[in-house]
Amino acid sequence: MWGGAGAAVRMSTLLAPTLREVPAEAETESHRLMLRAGLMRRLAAGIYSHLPLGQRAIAKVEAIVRQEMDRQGAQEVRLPLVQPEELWVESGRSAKYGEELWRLKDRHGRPFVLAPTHEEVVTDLARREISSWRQLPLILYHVSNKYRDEPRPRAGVMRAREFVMKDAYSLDRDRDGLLAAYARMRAAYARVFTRCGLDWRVVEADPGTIGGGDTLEFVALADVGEAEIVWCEACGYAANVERAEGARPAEVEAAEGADGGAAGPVRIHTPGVRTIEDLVAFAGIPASATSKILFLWAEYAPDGRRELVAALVRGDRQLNEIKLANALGAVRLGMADRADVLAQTGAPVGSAGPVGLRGARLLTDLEVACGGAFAIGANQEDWHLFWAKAGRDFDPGQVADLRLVGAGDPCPRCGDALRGANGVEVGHMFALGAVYSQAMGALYRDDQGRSHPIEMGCYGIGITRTLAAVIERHHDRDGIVWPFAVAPYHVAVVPVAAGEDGTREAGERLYAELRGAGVETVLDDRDLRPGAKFKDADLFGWPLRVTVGRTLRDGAVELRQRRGGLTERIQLGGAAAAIRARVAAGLGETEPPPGHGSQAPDAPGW
RNA sequence: CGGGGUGUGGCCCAGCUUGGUUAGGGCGCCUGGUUCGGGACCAGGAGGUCGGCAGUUCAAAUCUGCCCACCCCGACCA
Repeated sequence: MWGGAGAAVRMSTLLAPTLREVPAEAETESHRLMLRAGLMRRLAAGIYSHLPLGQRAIAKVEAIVRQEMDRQGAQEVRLPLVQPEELWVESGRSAKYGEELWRLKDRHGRPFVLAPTHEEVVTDLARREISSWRQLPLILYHVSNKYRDEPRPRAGVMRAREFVMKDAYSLDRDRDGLLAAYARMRAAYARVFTRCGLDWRVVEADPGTIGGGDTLEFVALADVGEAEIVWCEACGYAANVERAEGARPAEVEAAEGADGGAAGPVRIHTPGVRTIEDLVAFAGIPASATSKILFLWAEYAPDGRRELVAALVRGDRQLNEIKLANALGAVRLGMADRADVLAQTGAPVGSAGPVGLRGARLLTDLEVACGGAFAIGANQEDWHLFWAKAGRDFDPGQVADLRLVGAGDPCPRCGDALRGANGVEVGHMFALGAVYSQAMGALYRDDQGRSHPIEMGCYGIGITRTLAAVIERHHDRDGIVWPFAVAPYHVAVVPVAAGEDGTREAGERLYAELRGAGVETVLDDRDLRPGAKFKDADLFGWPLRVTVGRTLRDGAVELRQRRGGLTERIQLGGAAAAIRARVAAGLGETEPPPGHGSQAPDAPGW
């Protein structure tokens, strides 16, 4: 696909405007570099034009994705980006998606949406076209723009409102078929991200608005990433912190204290104590021996009913609102303000506690409910209860895993310390099951003539976001350092030193040879001084740079590797062949070993 | 949606507090010349409704109001 005539270009004709100064709009390195190296330009917030080099890099990622999809037997289709909102009403997601769903009307005033994803369209296609078990299984995929009216686009293409995404949909007869498809896609994803040169992890995640059962995220490690993940080196457990389970404490925390409040909680006057910090300072106990109560409004679908909720977690923990929402079945949560809490429960926020709590639905984190005794507000200004125990001193209400898990916390599977990192969510897969097919009536007949909903899975890869993640990982102070696999071009031929005879001609000849050999090459034939060409070459990040200059008098050119800066002389005679071999080797660098990613679906992902 | 910030030639910015000549600088661009191995130099030149609208004023880039766009923090987020 990338061989032949289209694989080479003269810089003098290429629209690749570099910026010497850092654009004010950009904060992350990948965003800055994509602008500075002339890969893209902003049209509106979160919407970009991709220029020739950006387009080529995107096409490289797409090509890798297509190869890996095809390898697993998936079939490419092209689906509409403009979809009747009706379909989304039918699936129930029009309401769930809220304002992020980009709505528009046609001239007749009929409501449409710009596709953020294609479950509805695929399910609709399936219900029309699939009627027999003989037509299954099937995996369809497509690559297209997606639209999400993000409240706050940021970091360029990392969180955009229009972006390129590959999405795949598996259609199966039953759960086993779905799991097999899921495993295949997982294997494909492992190969895709490895080939792109990313340092990535697969983690368990929260299904969010898409619904369904199992879900995995593929996260490219990067400090600027918005996804926080934890993983265990010992047993392989890995999860997004939104999902990561809190380890169930094996036994009662030692923090119970010497006298332990064996006879019951002790009421202590604590003037001015409002926060956990205050309480720790006042009582000289660790924060882990305290607990705190947080008040939130929970909203439920479909009637928008609201309820005040009190969540009790240990003083040193943070509440995971997603877990809380899931425990409640709520669609939305928001912190309640102190006035609301006081009005509803009569409890002052800084001194609120579970003992004698009224007017709010109480949920207690596992850790607090497991038998330990904690210091907690007494529901009276300036008073706290020490050594209060769930079950003995108050009704814990609904007990659930509610805390946010972080690095250093014990692994929920094996107890080892978890590690943590930030990353960019580049892929996501969901074993949907029958949620969409059920809602939209996508049914097939089995060999007995019985009707069943199609078992579905969906699988996304953020193409443009993956590209940003690649740059985030592969750059230095001078510019991009492309891995061969996604570099817009592999080699730059740079003739310099006008004082030397024949550098231009030699450069032209070498360029023609490389081009003829199918090597993806740019010729920097611009009338610029050497320094400017070198700086640009570094910024563009070509994996290899061939300088045709003063060494020409010895019949040699210089071959420089962008990564590491290693420079060597090679004879002009064999240069094209040598460079070609170097490109082939470079392309092999990120090629996964045989069998990579093809492990069983429940094996650790790395 | 809440909080903060910024809008001045293609890019980065100064000028605004304290209204007052032809609105500036650097980079880039065009022409000519000298240069030519890590973003050269000289000379000449083009390019701006100062985000928009309304107001205050003899006079507005500068003051006031409204609006818009963009950025950051938060909320939100397959």
